[in-house]
Amino acid sequence: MVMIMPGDKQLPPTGLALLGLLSLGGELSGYELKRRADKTLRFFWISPAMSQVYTELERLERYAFVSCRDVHGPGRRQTRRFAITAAGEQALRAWMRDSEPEFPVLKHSVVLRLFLGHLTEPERTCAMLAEYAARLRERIEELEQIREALREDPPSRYPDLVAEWGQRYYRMEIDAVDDIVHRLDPDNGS
Amino acid sequence: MVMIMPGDKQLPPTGLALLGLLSLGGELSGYELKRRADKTLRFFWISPAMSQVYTELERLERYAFVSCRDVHGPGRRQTRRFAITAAGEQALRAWMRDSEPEFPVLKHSVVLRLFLGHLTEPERTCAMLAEYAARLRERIEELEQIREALREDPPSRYPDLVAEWGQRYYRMEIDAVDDIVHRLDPDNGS
DNA sequence: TGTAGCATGTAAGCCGTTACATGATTGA
DNA sequence: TCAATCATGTAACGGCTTACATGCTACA
Repeated sequence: MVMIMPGDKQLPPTGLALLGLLSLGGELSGYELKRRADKTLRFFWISPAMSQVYTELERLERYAFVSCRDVHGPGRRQTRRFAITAAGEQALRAWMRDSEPEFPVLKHSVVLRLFLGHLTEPERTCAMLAEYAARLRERIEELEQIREALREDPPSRYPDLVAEWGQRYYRMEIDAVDDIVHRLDPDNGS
Repeated sequence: MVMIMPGDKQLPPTGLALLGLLSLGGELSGYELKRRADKTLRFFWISPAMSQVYTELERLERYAFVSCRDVHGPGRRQTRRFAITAAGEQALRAWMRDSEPEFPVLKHSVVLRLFLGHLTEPERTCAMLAEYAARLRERIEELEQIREALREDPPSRYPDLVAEWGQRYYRMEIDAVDDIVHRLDPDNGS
């Protein structure tokens, strides 16, 4: 592991992730960065709380990985806009190059509850799974809209690959849920 | 949301998850509970650190959701063994019945890095993905062994359903990775 | 004899959340 | 004029981790 940060301190992964969002280009306010996170990070990482976005931006600025510029809006309103610096991009590249990704971590409360299925009636478990499937379909549609927006304004090919991966994942989840509901159905000999 | 805990405090989800592991039966030491978590929770939740297992057990005991018994081993060694109580099982059932699962959260650093693919050469991204696929295959095998062990000692049908879901998920990940590697390959017209 | 596994904890600290506080701008 | 959205933070706290500390037991 190469020393990326001053004082041998690593950035927390979410800090790196937010810096990565800035590496897509643009000069964003904290608020806008949060919006971008909601459209991207949310699907494969976490979308940090507003307050943490500001905290991470502060840290990134301390490290000179982002630069900050006060921009005056129409009225007397003033926003701070952040952009990645050369040092920031270098740190990102170094992180990509010199460290290995850890195996993905899932916090899947639906599966947790299925795992504890012996504590409820199968009908309740099936209802929960059906409800989950409905939300999965919403997510697929959400990603579809994001992909369409991406087609008009393509920052790079990778976000679309990620969105497609997400849709594939959600479809697989629906299939898995259908399978299990079918097998838990008392009408079907198991 | 129904009040499950004394003083209107909810158990943290990992506490509930550990209680759930105890609801599968048996009188386990903290150490054994951790081992059980490594074989189950790890795949769809988190496998908490040893120290946290003890912390949660302490809390669970305060709530009288588990009972604790000192057991003397062969020598002068003594272990504390925990079992779920009736109140604990009731609390678990109430939680299952009265609360809804949140949508799963993924912390997928491989996808995060793919998302930031514009910062590296496609070859490096492909190498990372190939490495990930190799680890996925290991996981599938791991789950296979767990399923075989389950066949001999079936506590309920649900753990096997979960393990199968996990394998399906990992297989889908391999397919997604293969697809993307294929498309990033410069030899293939994209 | 020494190492790996069994077994139980404490302490410090970070990541990230919720709750709170404040105020400007836009549009119905 | 009122609500929604834009915009920026602070404070308190909880969950979970790592590092540390300790000691027993089996086995090679």
